[in-house]
Amino acid sequence: MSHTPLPTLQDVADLAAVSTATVSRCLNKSGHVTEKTRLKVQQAIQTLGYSPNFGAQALAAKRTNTIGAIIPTMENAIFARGMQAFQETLAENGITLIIASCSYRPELEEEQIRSLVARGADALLLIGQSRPDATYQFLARRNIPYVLAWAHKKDSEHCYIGFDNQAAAQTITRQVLELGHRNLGVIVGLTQNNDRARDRITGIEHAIADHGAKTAPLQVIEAEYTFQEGAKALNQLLANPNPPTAIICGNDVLAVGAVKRAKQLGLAVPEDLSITWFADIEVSELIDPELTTVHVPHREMGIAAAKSLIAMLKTQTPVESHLLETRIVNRQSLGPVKPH
Amino acid sequence: MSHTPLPTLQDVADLAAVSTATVSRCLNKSGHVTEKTRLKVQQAIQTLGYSPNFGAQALAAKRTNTIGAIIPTMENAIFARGMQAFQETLAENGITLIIASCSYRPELEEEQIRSLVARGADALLLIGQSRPDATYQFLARRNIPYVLAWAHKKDSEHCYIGFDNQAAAQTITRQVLELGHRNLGVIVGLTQNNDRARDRITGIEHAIADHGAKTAPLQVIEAEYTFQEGAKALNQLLANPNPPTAIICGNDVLAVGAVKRAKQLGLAVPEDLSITWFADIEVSELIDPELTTVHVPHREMGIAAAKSLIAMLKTQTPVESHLLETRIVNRQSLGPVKPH
DNA sequence: GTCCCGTATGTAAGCGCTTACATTTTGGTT
DNA sequence: AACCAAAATGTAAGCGCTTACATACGGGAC
Repeated sequence: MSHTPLPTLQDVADLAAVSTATVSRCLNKSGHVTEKTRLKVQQAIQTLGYSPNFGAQALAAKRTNTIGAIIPTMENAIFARGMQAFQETLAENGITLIIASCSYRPELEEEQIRSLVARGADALLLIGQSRPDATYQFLARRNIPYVLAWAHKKDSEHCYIGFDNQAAAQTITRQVLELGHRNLGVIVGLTQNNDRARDRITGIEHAIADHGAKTAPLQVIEAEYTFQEGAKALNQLLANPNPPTAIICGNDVLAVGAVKRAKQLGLAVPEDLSITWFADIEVSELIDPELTTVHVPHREMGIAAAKSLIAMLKTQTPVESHLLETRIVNRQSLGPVKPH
Repeated sequence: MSHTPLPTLQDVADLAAVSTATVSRCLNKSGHVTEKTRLKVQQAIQTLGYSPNFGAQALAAKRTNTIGAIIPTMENAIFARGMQAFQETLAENGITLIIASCSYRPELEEEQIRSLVARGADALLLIGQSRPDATYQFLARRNIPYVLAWAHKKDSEHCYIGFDNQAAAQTITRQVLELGHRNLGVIVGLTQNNDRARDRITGIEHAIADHGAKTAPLQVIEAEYTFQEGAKALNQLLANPNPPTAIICGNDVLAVGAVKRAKQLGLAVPEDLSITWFADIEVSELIDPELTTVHVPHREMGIAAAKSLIAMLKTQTPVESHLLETRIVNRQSLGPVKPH
């Protein structure tokens, strides 16, 4: 626990017999330095074990090389995977990630946004779009670039990095309909503060409308993010006198809860009941039967988000939205409707 | 994109007709301020929409209220879960998390440690213990408190927050032996840079030695963290003329890979082959059969790590290690040895 | 050898906050 | 009313860096 003060820029300058400005220029690769002096400075930095003081640098340069992310929770593999790629990409570009979570609670998100900005985040990654105007104004006032990830909207003033939840839902629903299903059930997360969940429902409805076939009324159940709730929701759907033959789930946990309950009830998947869901993470392959899903390129999304933010920071101008492709991964859980 | 400069402490002081020192004291709750002036200042902060400049604060106060964590990857649920709890606990205490990942690569970890310290981390959470002395010296020189999480060692100079991998392995192995198994196989992650994995093997060996029964030589296979490798490892173990009757896996992915392969091979689990693993995360319940595991309290670990670091920062003194209890969760994948 | 200009380097003024220390205010005592 | 300690507030000196601007240098062109 040595108490020798850490070396400063001045110390380096003294040792290298140059001015602090020159050292700073070496550090920041801003050019205008002879190779010879650059080496001298390099040398001095080495022998002193110098490393710049973060606060001083931030204060003088008005940037921190830090980007913040506020996500609902890291425990959800959907976000963990994207964040991992996001962080790797930032690190490659010399940027540090500061991270906060909001547990799907808007007021907490608001608080965390302010907190990360106060902590010097140069830019922000946010999930989805639903939040008060005041929040966007706050970011504009502070001139903080941001992207909205895990969602997409055409012709928006915001920069989205994500996929079209509605289109993805529409695609998988079309496939379900083509397999002959005419009675669909939906188990989805709480839509209250989740625009992505709402978009998926819309997509399902559109697919049904477009297809034109006569179908039973769509049954939608909202459930919290737990196995139990997914299972309970399945119970509810099946309790109906005219139960659905195919279930579309909004997330992994609900899907797993539903599949396990179906098996408990002695229903064969997909022979007796088809089940699919969004966002293809490992879980889909673990469970028996393996789940047919809509695959979402989470890592690509994280990488794209990082690149966009870095570009915004560099050019100080907005960047185009980035629409990622989803695709259906056919496995075992979705099959043709059972003939009576 | 307004270009009005943001309000500073001075602006607040002027508006409230007090000195900057007083405003600062209000902000930092350091006491010695009348309720009346506190309100005046509060008011001024509100109307100006003031928020402190991070760099200036860090520079003057020599702390950032920021704690860094370097983990192998967020994609592993084991870490994601602990990190989530870690971050929540930090946030409750007004501390921001900065996070970096090292993909199990020591040289990258070293780099990230320096990077987070340079970014102003007041303290650090690291995973496990194996890293060069130089790294610990660097932290000591900079006077940065740290904890080593997800591991434990008695009577160490370091502060550990975790469980005893060796003891946990010993416990589950004892249970395996008591069920009559005398021929065990182990599929474990690469031990090269992973002290936790090594400790588990040691625990298994000790349990066998302690039990005293005559057993076949322990067969250990190291495999990368993928389903495929887990499956391949199982193949290898079963290719042996005298194959094991119980498999202990080092992590979730390897366990799942092994179980799926066993099922493909037409082996009933646990009737034909028992399989267990460490760290009880949801995966264990998803797969069929549900896995008997050693449960590790990841969230508690994250919370304890956060509390310890906060205490270290507050008291400027080391804190005791914290040993967390693990327990076996009996599910379906571990059963008695099959009689010939 | 001069002159000039482009490039390398130095000078020094902040950046916005915290905090040690100095000064003023407050309110209880005598 | 005068006194005094304790509490509140003010003053101002940095914290360690970046960068606009000033200066020094070096080498062609004449």
